[in-house]
Amino acid sequence: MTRREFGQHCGLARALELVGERWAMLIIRELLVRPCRYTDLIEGLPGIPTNMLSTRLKELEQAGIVERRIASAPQRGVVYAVTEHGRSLEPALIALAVWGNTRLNEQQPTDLVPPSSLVISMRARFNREAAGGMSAVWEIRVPETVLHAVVTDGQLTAGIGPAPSKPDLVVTVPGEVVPTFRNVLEAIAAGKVELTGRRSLAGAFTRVFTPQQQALSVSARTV
Amino acid sequence: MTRREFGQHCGLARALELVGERWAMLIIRELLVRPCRYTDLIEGLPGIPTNMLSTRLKELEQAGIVERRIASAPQRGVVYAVTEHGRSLEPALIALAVWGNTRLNEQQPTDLVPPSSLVISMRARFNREAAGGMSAVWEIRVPETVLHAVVTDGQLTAGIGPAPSKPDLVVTVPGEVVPTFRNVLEAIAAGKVELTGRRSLAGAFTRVFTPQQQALSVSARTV
DNA sequence: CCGAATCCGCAGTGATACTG
DNA sequence: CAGTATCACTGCGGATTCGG
Repeated sequence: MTRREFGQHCGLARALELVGERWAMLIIRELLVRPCRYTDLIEGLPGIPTNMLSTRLKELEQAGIVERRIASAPQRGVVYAVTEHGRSLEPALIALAVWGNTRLNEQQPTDLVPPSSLVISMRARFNREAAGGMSAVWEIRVPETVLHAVVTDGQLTAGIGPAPSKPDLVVTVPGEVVPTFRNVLEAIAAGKVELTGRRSLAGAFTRVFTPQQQALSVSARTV
Repeated sequence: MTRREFGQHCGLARALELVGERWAMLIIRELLVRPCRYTDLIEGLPGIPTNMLSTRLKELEQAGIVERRIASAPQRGVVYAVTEHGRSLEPALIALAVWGNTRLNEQQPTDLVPPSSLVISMRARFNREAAGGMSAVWEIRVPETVLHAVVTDGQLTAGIGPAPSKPDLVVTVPGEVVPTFRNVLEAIAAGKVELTGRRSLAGAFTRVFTPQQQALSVSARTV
């Protein structure tokens, strides 16, 4: 067993061998939100050593999780993206993020809030039932960052940047709010945001991004 | 930012800070299946250095994920168990294991199959709908290991060891089958197992532990 | 026997500088 | 922009030892 293998025929151990190294999941988080150039990744992962990023990208490419593309016409250069197999990690990554969020309030957020983290939060909290057959385009502006959420026939597309089409509602969050996604929802509820467009879609936003109470997946009582 | 922190206010990063270190998730896997003594953990995690186990247990206890109990009358000594908060990691751990399982068939299983991994597989594959209001007690015997699955009113309790009450059906898997849970299901389907008890519950077992096709949780298309 | 603590060598990591 | 190169550091693996 080479150093990084666990020597167990177990799905969890295998997953950890593939994406359990330091920074790997955070790199995948960035790429699940959007394809990135090398410098985008460095910006989204402050503090990551460049040699580490380079090493991880190679390993993840080797593992078939990440793909290295040579971008064509408009922006030439290298672009990294998740493969289909990498995208299938999203549920697990979201499950981890949801769990970690319950432990996040313990610390005061002197740390920065990465935009990709907000997008993951939106995807994590998306309530399929509440979205029903709805269609709407939101644009969320927090200081330094613009996000969008598009619901089309109950399907969510959430990402970084301005809305791809004219937004039905633009929500501008004031600078004094620490830009957690929960704080954004609170600010909306408290009327502390600026709304431009169909203001009635503010309530819908809150409903669509408030998950229903979910039962624990498995009774795991030990006898 | 101390070495092991990422300096990001992000649920995923926080989760990785708490349980992202080497061996941590595997220790939690063992404890999610049953409370363990120090030596149980060493046995379930072959290759783990004892100092590492000791260190991780302290960290996880510090983080409120694991609890150190002094066992009373029957078996005295120290017993480790997950706290309620640690138990809430199960969905994320299972999601990772499910993903890793898709990458498991690539390698031939010269590695051992930890019993706890089989229990996690059962919990991961449990089909709530198929279980309906059913009640049944199964005991699965693979070489070296005995497992049990109890379904009571559609609720699953799966663990290591013989069934806590008289099993309705005992499934004995022959030694030549590599004891993956999928292989166990295949062996049942192929009639390669020995059945003792209500043989009709063999088909029910397969149905209860075959998950329904699940849609991807979020459309994550980038625009 | 259980539940560790201690020591050492090395691989993985972090920080910075540098280059095609 | 997209990485290498270098080097110090520390977490990890492996073994041994130690106290209840």
